[in-house]
Amino acid sequence: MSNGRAPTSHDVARLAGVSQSTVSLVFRGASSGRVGERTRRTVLDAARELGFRPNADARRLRVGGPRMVLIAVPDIVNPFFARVFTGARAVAREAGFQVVLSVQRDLDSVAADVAGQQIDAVLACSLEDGGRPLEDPVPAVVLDAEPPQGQGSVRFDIAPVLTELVGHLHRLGHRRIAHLRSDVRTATFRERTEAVDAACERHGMTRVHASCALDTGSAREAASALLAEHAGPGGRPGFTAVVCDDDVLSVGVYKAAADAGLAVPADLSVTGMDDVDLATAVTPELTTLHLPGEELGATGMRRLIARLERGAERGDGPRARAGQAAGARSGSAETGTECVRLPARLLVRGSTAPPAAGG
Amino acid sequence: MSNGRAPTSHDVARLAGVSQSTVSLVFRGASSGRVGERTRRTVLDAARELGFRPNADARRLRVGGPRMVLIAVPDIVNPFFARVFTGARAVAREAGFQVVLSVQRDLDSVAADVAGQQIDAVLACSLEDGGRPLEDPVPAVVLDAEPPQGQGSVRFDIAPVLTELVGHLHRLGHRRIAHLRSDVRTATFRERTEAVDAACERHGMTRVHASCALDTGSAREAASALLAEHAGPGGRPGFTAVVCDDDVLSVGVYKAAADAGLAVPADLSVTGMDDVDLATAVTPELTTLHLPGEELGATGMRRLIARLERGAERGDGPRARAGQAAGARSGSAETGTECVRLPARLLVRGSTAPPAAGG
DNA sequence: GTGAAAGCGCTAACAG
DNA sequence: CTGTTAGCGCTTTCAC
Repeated sequence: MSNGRAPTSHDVARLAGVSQSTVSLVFRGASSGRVGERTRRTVLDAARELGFRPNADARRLRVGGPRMVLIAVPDIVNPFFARVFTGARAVAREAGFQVVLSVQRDLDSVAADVAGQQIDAVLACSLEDGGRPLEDPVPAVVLDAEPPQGQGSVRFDIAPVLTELVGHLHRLGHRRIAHLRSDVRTATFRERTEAVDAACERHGMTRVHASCALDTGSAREAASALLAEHAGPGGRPGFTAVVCDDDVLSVGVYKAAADAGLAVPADLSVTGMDDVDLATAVTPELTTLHLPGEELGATGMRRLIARLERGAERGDGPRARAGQAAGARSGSAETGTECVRLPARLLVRGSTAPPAAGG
Repeated sequence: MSNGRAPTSHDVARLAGVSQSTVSLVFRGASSGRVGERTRRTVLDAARELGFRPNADARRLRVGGPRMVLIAVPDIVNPFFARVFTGARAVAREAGFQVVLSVQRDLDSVAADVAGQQIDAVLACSLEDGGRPLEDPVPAVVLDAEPPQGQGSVRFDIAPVLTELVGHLHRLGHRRIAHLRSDVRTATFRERTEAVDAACERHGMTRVHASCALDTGSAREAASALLAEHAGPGGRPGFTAVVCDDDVLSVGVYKAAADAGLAVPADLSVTGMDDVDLATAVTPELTTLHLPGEELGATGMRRLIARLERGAERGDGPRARAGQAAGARSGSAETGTECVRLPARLLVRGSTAPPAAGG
């Protein structure tokens, strides 16, 4: 057996009694009309016996491979990010790019994943604040986050719809609300806080708040504490609605409300953000903000690719390699380097109602 | 500017007025004590000006990269598969492997993803039946599916716990149940049907069934149809419990029950499988089978790596490349090629209760 | 139909 | 401290 080294096409050639280039021809599939059937068999048998697999690195060094884009998300188990990834991946593949996934929370870790791989571009979603921009001159687009200098970004236009949400609660008659925030330190969540605060101010609504981790258990505890702390007259809570930074948190609030003997929405209105499966699974179904994750990913990837193509045309893009495989996208005038906002939508469902008369 | 070709270390060397190997030294980080600070700066500046990035393919061809394992799942948005991926990925990285994700439903598509990449091993989860084994001699382990010839597999030991589940319903007093099946054609779901059938038989319970796609909407429709079709005396359904192949389906059944004016669990008991977030988010919380996804992925990956290391020792493993980076795993006697079963667990929660007296 | 030879861009001795 | 040199394994003309 081979002494530890992986078998090469040379080894196969020697065993088959042919030249190395013949082995190459056979494995390239270019054997028809060039290599005899007998020889082909011999080569294949020899290869099988040695467990030969062509070295992809060597092949790519020679011919150039498809271009690769790295997609980074902070947490692939979260269905929201999974959808962002799915949307971005679909666009990338359509355009002939290979996709590599990086599950990391900050830009520095993403940079580490980029190193050592032949990455042509990076799409990074919801990274934590801080972290220097990539030192490599790799084009990047960030999603749902503050764009680093000179890179494009795509995010949700969340302020208007959040204003609309607070207006919806105000119209129902709510005057004192609670805001259950995520303690994740990203730009989106800061924006959400600002927008809720501003809207409350405008409507002259009272607001209390708490922060917790992005899971149901933490939200349940935080909401219970909030309920206990701000107990109003007659055992009723000191607020009549809870605005949550995320659907997952809303589920925790449902639990906390049930623990306290409060009915949703009769005693307490609850709202979420994201519109994941959870939102329609619970009873009553959750009034929430629809944040189109797939579209976020797809839009970001389209801009990234547009920038890549533009760079390639100008001839100064990094590694314009062979095998273009231009996708079937009709050209749009995106430059890929600005900050775009995607519209969000308010979905009114069963979890919001006028506050109880006694509230 | 460069005429389309990506700049190489040679280009940088020429511009900086140094030799190509100096450029290499600088970029390898081995410059300290070997390259003067002045030269270093010059090289870096030249590189920046040209937009130079070292060619990773060439580098890997020379020194060998970390080994790579491909993890395939049918759907990354499904939190269950996302957890499998997460568990497997953690083990792989711990052992110094790079991970590439492939989202594909059948083995043939996975094989296409393997081609052209330097993949050393494949971990494939819940693939659809059929499809030839990989033609490349790549070690593989399949998860939650029928193992192809000579490859290892890890799956849940679902029959006993399903028997326990049916027994639980029987003990509560249920005698006529419905089984809402997934129409996905994989081995697990066939096993689930067999196990439910067998258990019902043993207890002398009547069983009706329907199949639907793995989403809440389809389940809701299917359950409504089932309810209508098997209407019993006095407007009550012809069955008192619904066993679902997946938590997602259970949510659809909750909705259908509500549509029909039936209370869960008073009028209808419901059970799921998987134990995803959904299971505890709904009211009442769902009685379900806990299927440890992360553990499935982790166990599969451990076996795969064990097989790889064993092959490397024997010297006939495919491409035993440099840079071993052996992880901190204590040696276990796994051979990696058998079929293992992971225990599942019955979680009794609020969605199962004795049938209504009139039922 | 098959073989010989020239690199792809980079790293790693070894000289200077 | 820096330059010279010899490949890594594969693809691809170009001869035979």
